[in-house]
Amino acid sequence: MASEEKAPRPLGDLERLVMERLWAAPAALTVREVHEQLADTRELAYTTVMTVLDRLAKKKLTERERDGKAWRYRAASPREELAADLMRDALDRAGDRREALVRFVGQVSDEEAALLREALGRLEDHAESEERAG
Amino acid sequence: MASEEKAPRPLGDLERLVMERLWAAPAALTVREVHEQLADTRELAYTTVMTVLDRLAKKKLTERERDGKAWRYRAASPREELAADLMRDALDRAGDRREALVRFVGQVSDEEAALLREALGRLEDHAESEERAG
DNA sequence: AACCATCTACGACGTTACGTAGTAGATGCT
DNA sequence: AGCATCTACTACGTAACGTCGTAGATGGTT
Repeated sequence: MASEEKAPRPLGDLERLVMERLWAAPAALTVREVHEQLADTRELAYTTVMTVLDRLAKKKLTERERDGKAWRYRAASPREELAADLMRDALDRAGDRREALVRFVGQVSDEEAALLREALGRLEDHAESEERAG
Repeated sequence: MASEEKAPRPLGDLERLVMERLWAAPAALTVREVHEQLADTRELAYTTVMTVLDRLAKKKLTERERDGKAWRYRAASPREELAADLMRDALDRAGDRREALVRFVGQVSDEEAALLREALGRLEDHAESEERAG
């Protein structure tokens, strides 16, 4: 682990749009399906969607599996996982982590702060269980 | 507030290098100073450094003030502030914040988790003081 | 005042990512 | 065999960024 510096470029607008469709879908989608879903938002050539999906796959953001002669794409990881990764990267870029975290926490809404406490709480429980078990 | 979607592009490599020098400096630096400081890391034309500094200024990442005929540049905000902003942006892109935070906390090191708790603790104290005062 | 070192302003070029799409050929169904 | 569909590959415009050069402004020195 710890390969360092590998900041995932933030997706382009179209790429994000496509990813959102994939994340929202209950199952892997074909190019055609994504294309159709985007129809009401944006008029794009079928091949445009294909290209984007393909590029996303090359970036490991989507995975694809055969379905007849077509490919079915799905997000490689959940949206929240990507968000968490980006948060990590951002934190790694800070010089003083403590300071960065303090500032981050300072920007967060009350609700988010509560969610953070909750998340940290779970971590604690986890650690305890492992302690007991280990 | 809440202008939404304004993801700050992650800096390019050179841009980051330059910002790091500015963040590390105790005071605003001239183009020449930055150029000299980078000398041991990378051989760049003086104007290259100037261009980068200028672009950073246009992006509001640096501020500049006159010093004789030269400009002195300094980071517009501390490194940790930028990191915190990026964390915020990342979080905003998540669908389910709770989930994103849980995952983020799950990736964080023990030390970082402790720092987070500490930061959240301060927040609490803050809230209490305000409560008493308000 | 003329001169020289230095700085800035601005333009330029190559590369890469991304939005966008066309063409050719593979593939599978009827 | 034929048609509809899908993929693969190529391509082009734009914008960001790395990288620099030239021209002209500026200020200190003689």
